[in-house]
Amino acid sequence: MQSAISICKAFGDETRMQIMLMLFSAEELCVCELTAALDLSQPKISRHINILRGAGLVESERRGQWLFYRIAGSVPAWVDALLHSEQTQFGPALMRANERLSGMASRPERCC
Amino acid sequence: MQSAISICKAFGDETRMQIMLMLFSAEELCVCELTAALDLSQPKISRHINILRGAGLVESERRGQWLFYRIAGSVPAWVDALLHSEQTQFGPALMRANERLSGMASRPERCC
DNA sequence: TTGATATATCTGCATATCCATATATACTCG
DNA sequence: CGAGTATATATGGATATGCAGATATATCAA
Repeated sequence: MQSAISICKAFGDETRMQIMLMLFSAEELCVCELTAALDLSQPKISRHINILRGAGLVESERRGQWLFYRIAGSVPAWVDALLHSEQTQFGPALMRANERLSGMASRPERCC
Repeated sequence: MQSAISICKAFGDETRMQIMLMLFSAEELCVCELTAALDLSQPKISRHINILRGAGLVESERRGQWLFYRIAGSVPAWVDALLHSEQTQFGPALMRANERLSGMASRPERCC
């Protein structure tokens, strides 16, 4: 169900907002990367990701051992506007998250 | 608090979404009009309106006996886009609501 | 097996809803 | 004017449901 109401429910949580913003800036991330970047437990990330997927906001692709998540191809235009707008609001938090991500040990390799 | 997260929480409920859409199309409405239009109890409308006001989405003005509510002057651009987009999704429901509103007995007069 | 991810269960907290009532404004009649 | 009444809106208490968090466990790929 990709209704605006379920999309809003999905965005109405700080953890999920941060996950979406991370995916928005990083194109794609796996669960372990989000776990490191946001400093949250793996089940927590997994469950919130599942809620985001249920709302039709993210899609996944398995590559080997990892499941990579990215923002779904067809989200309403206002979702894009929301993410763009929040990127500045969450600036400091996102910067810290990206630092943690950079310092992450044994980060999965991406093919090129 | 007018954070995106609390705005999204406010939109994550069907009743509140409908209230916002009614205000979006009608400019301003009082509680009794919303009660009639959406066929919901007065306390229910009142409580949801209060949540919308807490999120900074609506503002009120008393004129005589009535409290008129309208969408706040300064909402993020994506909120406007969301409302515009949902107006079509909720088309049938909104049409029914407007019919009930038209048939409402002793609707408050508006000065002109 | 090991590493990555998902799910199940439980607990606690937030929130929705209902009923009754409180408050605030307007109206009427003496 | 003032008392009583009606209408509009808000709020308090009680209850039920939903959802987030934590821990433990299951699944799945290498």
